[in-house]
Amino acid sequence: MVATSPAPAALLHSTVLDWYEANARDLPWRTAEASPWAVMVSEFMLQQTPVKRVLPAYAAWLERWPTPAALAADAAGEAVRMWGRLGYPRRALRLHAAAVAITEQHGGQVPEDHAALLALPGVGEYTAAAVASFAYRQRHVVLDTNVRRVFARAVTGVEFPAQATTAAERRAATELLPATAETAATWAVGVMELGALVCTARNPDCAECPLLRHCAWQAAGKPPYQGPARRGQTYEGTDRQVRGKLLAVLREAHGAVPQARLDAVWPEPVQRARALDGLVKDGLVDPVAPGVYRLPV
DNA sequence: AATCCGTGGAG
DNA sequence: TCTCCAAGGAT
Repeated sequence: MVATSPAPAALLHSTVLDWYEANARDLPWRTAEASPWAVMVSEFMLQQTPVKRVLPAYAAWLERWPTPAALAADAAGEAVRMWGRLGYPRRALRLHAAAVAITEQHGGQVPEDHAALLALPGVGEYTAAAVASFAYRQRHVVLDTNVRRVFARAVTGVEFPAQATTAAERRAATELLPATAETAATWAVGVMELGALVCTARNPDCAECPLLRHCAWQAAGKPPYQGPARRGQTYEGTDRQVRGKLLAVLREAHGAVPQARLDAVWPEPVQRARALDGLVKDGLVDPVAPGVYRLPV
């Protein structure tokens, strides 16, 4: 049997870089005017929330808080309120906490160092690499869901990557990373963009893919996903739904809210109490007095 | 390592 | 309609 030899890395690099130059979306956090803080804000918002919904929230956020110090000077609850309906509001709390840390420990400047970024609240491996790469043009492996999917297909020859990132995955991504920082940074965002626009999860547009002739999945006849079933996340009736309803009341109210207003959003008292308690434990809700709640100050 | 954590749009 | 899933992080 004839093993298809992988394309030279340099060829993959130029292919993706050329494609990116011609097809990149005009996104505000990619402009030359976007500060590292702006990039960080975009990355927090883009954690599990689609670009289309982030765009208006991103603009409003930076209009109000153009610097970490500006956000840090405001109440955490205001960050939660501004977060609106982006989802996963703990991100708003962590972004506020990150702004405080940046203000107090980094002189108000988003740190450039990957380890320092990683130490910030709400910043994990992906976000640290993304900020260092996109804002500071450093050389880092940026492994998000898009990149993992592109590599799974083009390199490994399977439709979807494993549930959790593997060491082998990270190793392969490291080996493919261009040598120079500036090229690596553009490669990172280019592969992400390819995954977002062409090599999508559901209906990949292989006919338009610049990597078509280099793709191991294509060469293998595009075999369907084999791994364990990816459990669909039910939402109706979960604590998450209840938390969402409770927090929505507090977001839309300015000031404290009596228990009765919260009780009205969910009929089942045990689950309702559990959800509210969870919000308090997470720091998203402040119990100012017995039976009175508000967003944190 | 497996679960939890929101919300809404596309197919 | 209903399922999938979207630039993850923390525990």
